[in-house]
Amino acid sequence: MTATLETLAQQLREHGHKLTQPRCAVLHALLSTAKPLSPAEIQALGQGFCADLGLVTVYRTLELMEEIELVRPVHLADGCHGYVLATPGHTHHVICERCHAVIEISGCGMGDFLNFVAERTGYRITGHWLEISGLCADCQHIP
Amino acid sequence: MTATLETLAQQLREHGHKLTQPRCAVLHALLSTAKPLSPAEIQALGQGFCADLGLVTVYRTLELMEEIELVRPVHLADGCHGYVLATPGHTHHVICERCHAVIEISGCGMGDFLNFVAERTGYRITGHWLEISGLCADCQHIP
DNA sequence: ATCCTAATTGAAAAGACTTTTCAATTAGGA
DNA sequence: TCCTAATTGAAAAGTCTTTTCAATTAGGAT
Repeated sequence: MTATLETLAQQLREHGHKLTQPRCAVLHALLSTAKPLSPAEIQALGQGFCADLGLVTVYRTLELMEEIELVRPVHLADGCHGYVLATPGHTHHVICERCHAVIEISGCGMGDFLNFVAERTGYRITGHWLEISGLCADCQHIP
Repeated sequence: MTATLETLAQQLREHGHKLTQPRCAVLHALLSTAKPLSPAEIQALGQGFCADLGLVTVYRTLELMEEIELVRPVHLADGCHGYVLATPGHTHHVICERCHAVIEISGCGMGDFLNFVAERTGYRITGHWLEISGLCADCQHIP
């Protein structure tokens, strides 16, 4: 199921939020690429759709969308963080070190490992954050 | 093998860095707790050892120590990041959501999962970042 | 279709965090 | 003990993010 502007907008509505031009612009920006985008990048891209999209609004919109799990924050190796559209359910990201292309892995084969960790540490495990970095198929061929 | 001030200092030396009071103070701070500390916290704790430890120096020292893998950055759920002493080799952290206590898991049972990811995505996997959050044994008993 | 109200907006300001610059100090080999 | 390059703290600059506030807007009520 690929997210469209319509389905995403619908989700905003369902959570009682208004569907405004600036919010559409943010969705447009995020839909335009699979790479994680910084707030500033989202603003720049979004301005193609809503000319006076403010950076402040991008921050507020991302916060909102993160709450309702429309977007997901991603920590990049260089310390920046970006946002990508979230696919529903529990997923992990594989990020290309070179071009920042992202693939989401749905389904998470980590249950056993987490059980082992719980047993070993005495912690009650409530969540985990995994990001995998590598070189995407394209970038492997570039020296 | 638990790190001591001596072994850590030794490693700084081996990498050609001088062993200064401010650097010792940072190590003292990090040795004093298993929790991830922010630069500001490290400064505050470190000033007990080196009274005029500057925040700038803490940043520089952490950068240095991260390069030679004496410390490791940790992303906390609330967005802050902290630093903890790194144990050598590949480890992951389990962080208590409530008190921020950290346990390192050495040895990483994720090889199979990463192979699966590589096969599925076509990426050449070069690294991964995993943090596990939960409640530590103590905090489970606090409502 | 128009009105109304609360939600939302952009700009400016404030705030937090981090890095750079630079003169003064310090570690540690000569 | 001396010397030199590494290191330091303070101040300034820079970046990123949040708050404030008056103006605008979406969308249900009329």
